[in-house]
Amino acid sequence: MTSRINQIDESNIRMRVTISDVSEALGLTKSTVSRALNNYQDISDGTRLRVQRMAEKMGYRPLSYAQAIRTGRSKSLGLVIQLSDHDAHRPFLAAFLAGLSQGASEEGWTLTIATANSPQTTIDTIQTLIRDRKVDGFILPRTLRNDPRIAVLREANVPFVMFGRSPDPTGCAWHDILGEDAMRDAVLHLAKLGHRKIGFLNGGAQFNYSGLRLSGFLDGMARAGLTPDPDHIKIDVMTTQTGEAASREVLATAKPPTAIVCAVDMAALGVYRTAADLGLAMGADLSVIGYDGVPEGALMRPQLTTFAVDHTASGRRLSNLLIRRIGGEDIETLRELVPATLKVRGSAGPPRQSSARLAARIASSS
Amino acid sequence: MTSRINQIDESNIRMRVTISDVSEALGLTKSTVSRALNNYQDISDGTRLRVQRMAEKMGYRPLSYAQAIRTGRSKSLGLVIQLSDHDAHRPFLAAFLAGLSQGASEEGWTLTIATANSPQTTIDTIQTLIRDRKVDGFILPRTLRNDPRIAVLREANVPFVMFGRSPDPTGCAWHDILGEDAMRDAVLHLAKLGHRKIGFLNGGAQFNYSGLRLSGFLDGMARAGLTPDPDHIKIDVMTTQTGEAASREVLATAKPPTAIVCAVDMAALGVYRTAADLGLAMGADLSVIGYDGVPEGALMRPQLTTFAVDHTASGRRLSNLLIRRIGGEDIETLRELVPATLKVRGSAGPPRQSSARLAARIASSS
DNA sequence: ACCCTTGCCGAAACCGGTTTCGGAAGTCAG
DNA sequence: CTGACTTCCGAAACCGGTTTCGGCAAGGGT
Repeated sequence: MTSRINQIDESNIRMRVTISDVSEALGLTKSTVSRALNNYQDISDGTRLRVQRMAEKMGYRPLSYAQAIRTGRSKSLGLVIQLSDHDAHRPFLAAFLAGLSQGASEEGWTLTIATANSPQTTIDTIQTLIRDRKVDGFILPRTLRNDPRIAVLREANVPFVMFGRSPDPTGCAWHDILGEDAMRDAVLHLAKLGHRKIGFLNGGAQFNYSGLRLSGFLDGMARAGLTPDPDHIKIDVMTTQTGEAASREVLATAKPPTAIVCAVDMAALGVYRTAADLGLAMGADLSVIGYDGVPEGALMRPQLTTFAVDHTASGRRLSNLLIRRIGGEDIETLRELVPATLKVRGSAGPPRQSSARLAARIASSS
Repeated sequence: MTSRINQIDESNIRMRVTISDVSEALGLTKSTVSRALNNYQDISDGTRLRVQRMAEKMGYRPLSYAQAIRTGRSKSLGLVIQLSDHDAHRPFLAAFLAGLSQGASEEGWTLTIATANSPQTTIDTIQTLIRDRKVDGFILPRTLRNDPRIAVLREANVPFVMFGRSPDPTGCAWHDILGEDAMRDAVLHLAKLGHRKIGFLNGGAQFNYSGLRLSGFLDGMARAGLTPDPDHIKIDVMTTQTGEAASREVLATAKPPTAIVCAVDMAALGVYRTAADLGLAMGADLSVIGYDGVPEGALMRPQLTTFAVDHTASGRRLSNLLIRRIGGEDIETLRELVPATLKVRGSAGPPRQSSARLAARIASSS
């Protein structure tokens, strides 16, 4: 007996419960059910409630692609990852995806990702996704100062949200970290420790954040009453290798900095290498403060003082913002900036010696 | 003039070309067009060609969600990333996604990803994706010896393909790297260099690959005429930290190994740390061979000798296999194993001294 | 010449939703 | 009591494809 019932149940379970099933169970038409579930105004509260309860009870879940055929919305968020700057994404990609995915699935949305290996293929991929209506909107990571993706999406009138900001905010929703404040506070932190000469390893000039972080650094220097030395400021330093090279250059100057602020952690890890090569003790002979909060930083000795970014939280926020943007929410309400959180660890301490004596040590060690 | 034409073109471009447009242009019905494009047998070759040409010319692209409503297939591949073993995925995630994405988009498919933070939520996520028909099949990375995902997907009769293998191959398609061969060859490589005592840091016992790699290691030892020492074999070593700890233990034995084979590169990076701490020169006092080919390995001094895996290539293959699997292809034709490629670098060299003398050095340094 | 295939395509139903339109009740003012 | 106006729901079209079914015409066998 149970076996037969189970079999019947089986076939019932396999058969998806459709909107027609719900409407029949209620003695209503499916159009009424549809409108009730979508909160149309011309459905009485009583009916709406009855429908919603029954739908819940029967476990009805509309098929997003069946909805899409009429609405044009597939309830899917698009992310195109560009891998040309190869390692750049890697440290936080997993955490970022986790946040995006969580934010999307919490609302019953899904995350569609694609990869590209150049700006042009990124654009092509975006356009393919739009043409085939695979996604309803895009998350744009690593926004550039002049970002071709924005132009394309504006033109196509497709919603998007940036992880970053844009000089021209027209039509742009965003979520971003206050990297400029972090850089400023890094400088102030170091100045308080007694540093007078502070270097700065910045990211690539094409990225929008680099300008912000530089101005944050300069702001901090000004507030601390220090004069930045152009020879102590480098750009395009986003990897361990370039971080090593850039810090070596900066330290080879006549009056080397006793501390270095890095716009990204990976560069800071390169500073560790230079320090090791030159026989300098991190956090004493040379201080460094990073930004990002990559896990490797906590594995260094001493551990890297850095401004940590919660990429998972940011990802979740971005999904949320994009869904609201797609829903037509006013764009001014869809911009938010959050601070990074300083992790005071061992790589930033009071200077053990002056710039001049440091220079002498460096000269003798090479 | 041009402006008006452009405007007209504009509105035409905005309106998607549907199957009806194609059929009207040809004087056929849309059912004929549909069957022609889907290579039905009851369409003459002439008509089929005519239709295909016209569809191409008009730039017709069927909407996957419109097809899905009837076929139940959304042309989307699912990947659920489990982030509990936090860092494990990170090194190759980007490359892996790139491959999956390329393989999918080459066939006009799309990649839907979700994340989970425990085995249970992984299962839940998979079931949600199935229930809502968001994906047509799954890629299963990091297969376990006894994997609950496989049970769920078998039960639900949903296609899947594994990056890895399974003890019970029923219903399983896969693509995998011959890690066992790599471990064997690592041992033989080291034996040829003159090593007599070789340690092995293996991955987690729950992973299916660990058993294979251990047997590969043992096989290599046997072929080299060496006897493995149980005290030189550790499991659950998949991070830099645990690699450091495990190698320290192994080297603290009375007759320490002069070389260590690691099932994953991250563990090998930990061996570097231990060596640095003990004052041992990598590639001379102590040799190590890794597996994976993480970029960090090339940044070490000396560079890490390792068996590199092309995760992008594997990702592409997996997408390809899964699409064919969903298409109903016979499962036996959907299993493939490829070798890892040995990158001979500096971390594996002839032993500078015997195990006994190494032991003495280690004892004196601590 | 007739019947029976076979090849090929059209007509229409169908998938699971959404949206437009219209009309049946109920409400209210005059 | 009538007419206008709401409120609320049903009927049916619609979205863009796929699939079933049936029929017409050509071809082949007797």
